[in-house]
Amino acid sequence: MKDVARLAGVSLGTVSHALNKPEKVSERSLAKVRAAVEQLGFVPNSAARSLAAGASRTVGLVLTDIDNSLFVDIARGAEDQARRAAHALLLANSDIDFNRQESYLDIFDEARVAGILFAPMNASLEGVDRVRRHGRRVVLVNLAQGRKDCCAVISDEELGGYMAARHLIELGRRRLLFAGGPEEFYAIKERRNGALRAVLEAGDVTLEIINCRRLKSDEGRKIAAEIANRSPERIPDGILSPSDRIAAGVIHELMARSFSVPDDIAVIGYDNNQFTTEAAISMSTVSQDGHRMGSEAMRLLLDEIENPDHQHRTLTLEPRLILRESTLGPRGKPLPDTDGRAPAPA
Amino acid sequence: MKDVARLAGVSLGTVSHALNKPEKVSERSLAKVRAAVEQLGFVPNSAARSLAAGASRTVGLVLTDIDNSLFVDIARGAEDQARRAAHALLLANSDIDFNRQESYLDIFDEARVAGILFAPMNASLEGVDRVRRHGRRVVLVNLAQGRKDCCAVISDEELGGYMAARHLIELGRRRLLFAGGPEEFYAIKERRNGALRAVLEAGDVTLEIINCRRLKSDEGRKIAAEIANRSPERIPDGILSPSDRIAAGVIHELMARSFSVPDDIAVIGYDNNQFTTEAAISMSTVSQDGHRMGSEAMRLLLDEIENPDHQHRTLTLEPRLILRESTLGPRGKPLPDTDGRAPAPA
DNA sequence: GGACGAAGCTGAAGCGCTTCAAAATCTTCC
DNA sequence: GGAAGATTTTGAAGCGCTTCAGCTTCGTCC
Repeated sequence: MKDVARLAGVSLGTVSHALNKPEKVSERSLAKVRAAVEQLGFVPNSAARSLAAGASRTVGLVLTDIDNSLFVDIARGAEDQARRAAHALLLANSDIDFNRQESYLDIFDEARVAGILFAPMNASLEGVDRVRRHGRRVVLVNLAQGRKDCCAVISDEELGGYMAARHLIELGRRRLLFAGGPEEFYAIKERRNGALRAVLEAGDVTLEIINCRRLKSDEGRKIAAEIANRSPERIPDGILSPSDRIAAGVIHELMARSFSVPDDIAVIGYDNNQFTTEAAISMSTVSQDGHRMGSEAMRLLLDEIENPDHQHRTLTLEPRLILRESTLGPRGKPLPDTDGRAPAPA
Repeated sequence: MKDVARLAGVSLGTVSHALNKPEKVSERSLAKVRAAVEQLGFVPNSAARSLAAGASRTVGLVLTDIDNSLFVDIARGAEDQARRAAHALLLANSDIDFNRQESYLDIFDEARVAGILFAPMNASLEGVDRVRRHGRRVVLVNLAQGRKDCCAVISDEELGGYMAARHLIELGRRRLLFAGGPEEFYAIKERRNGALRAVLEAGDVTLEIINCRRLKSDEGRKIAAEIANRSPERIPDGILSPSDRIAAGVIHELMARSFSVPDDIAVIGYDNNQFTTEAAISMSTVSQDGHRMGSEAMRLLLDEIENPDHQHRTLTLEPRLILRESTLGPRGKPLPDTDGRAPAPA
């Protein structure tokens, strides 16, 4: 930067101003500085910058599970919002590993980022407390555990479960099955509670609950296989799962065993993951709009950064039903792509 | 840090040493410093640290497409390797947007990261030249464009195409179809060339090529639909695609139209994406082992950082056939629970 | 007992930037 | 023409750390 100043024939302070608040610098100096920067290929050192300024323009996002496209959507939403505010977003993937999650929080803490978006798994939030004690700003995404002392963006999991079950009931299904994951996960328990509420409300509907240990499609296949062997009156006519992955396993196994989805059994998943549209039939699901979660979370964080009388708040987003073939049948098929042309042999 | 020094009753320099090279400090001082750090909740400022030291322990990874699980695997591999060397890995997702890709390179450049892993798709490498001119170290992943002036880890795309076609031919298939994406993508062109080589080598096999504009499952469905309407002798008995996504569309549409996969038509994809195991039948594919690519790339980068007489080299990994139901039939069904990743709920 | 080297410790210089008070320059208006 | 005010520019102080030369302390050996 010294070199830039020398080449431009101005002082160091002027270069700094030209770079950061161009409006406070005369046209002439600005032009000279810009030319010098160009000529020298000068790149500001962000370490020095944030050291001197005491603030960085980078926001960190710690994600639990980059395999779940919900988190990817959250990242995208956050990124879009960050870019508008001229902040950069850096991602750290903890891969469902608690220690890594904590260590990334520390890395962002040490980097003195402007703030942290934290999309944790079902874990303790001790890391959050630690970095917040250092004055780091943190917004929770997807899991709030009822905290009121920082901002959060969550999705109404109970309502999502309710909506899914309600949808099946409205389709006339009466023997529902909830193919759930381990109940230690807060979100899963809530979704099940919501489903239960819809069922109780309806009166003449039953809800069977099968818990599986992991959220993998294998587990869905196992459940479907077991169902297929039942006597007809014990076969459910509607299945809901708190995980698209399990739902995909269920659907594919049912189809392999000559059940018709949704005619014999309607199936609905949860999360609107990428592969809901890549499955044999497009899957109905409950969408949490990760993009919106990410962008709202970033908005809250930016407010906390910029607004001195910021108030912490928790934003609860309503999930949305996405209805496709696995409950509606062919009429639920997404509209064909209109921009594609007919393939031609080469 | 000054406070830590005061509380511990030692000098600033000693605190720094205690933190960075504990072996050069006496037990007594070390203990005192540790206690003080603990008591004060001191967190080193990495901006100041990298400013003073002139080097950071962070590596940046710029990814093109976080939706493609290959890149996610690359990130994982890189992370594992980085952690072993006590470096942190920060991700930036450019979402196939050239400007964003460039701007993330600049951000890492400004942050004076120890090095950058760059996994571009098909873009020009001008940003790479720019940051390398500033002395930033860059390792290319997944695309090298024949550059010899920096390290790279790539996969032999031509060989992958060859292997896929060869596999179909060995299964006895004679009328092959290559359902490809836009040929502007280097990787896709190479894969097609490989397939062509296998076909020419075999002699009595034909290869039809259908190009689609985008790498989406819709396109695969369209191709399958068109095929289904053909007269029997024009229907291929083996389909290979440079994208799992397209292959998934093909498989599902064929099944919907009562073709048997693989009996009537065997299908093989490319990339071993996540959903190859979530499809109606598990898909055969060509795997590039993203994890290995990421970890080898990080290894090369670390060597470049630490080893003064580092030699640039390009590592070409051989792809690997993953054979599953879509070409082998039920005997290709994967063993349950073999991939061991435990996803979390959203 | 004294010389010597190793081990540990200290404090100051400096990394590249921002910012602020003060100085320099330009405008305006009577 | 000149004073008051507005706009620019300047240079130095300092952000929190690492590092290095030099200092102190201690153990060893003849």
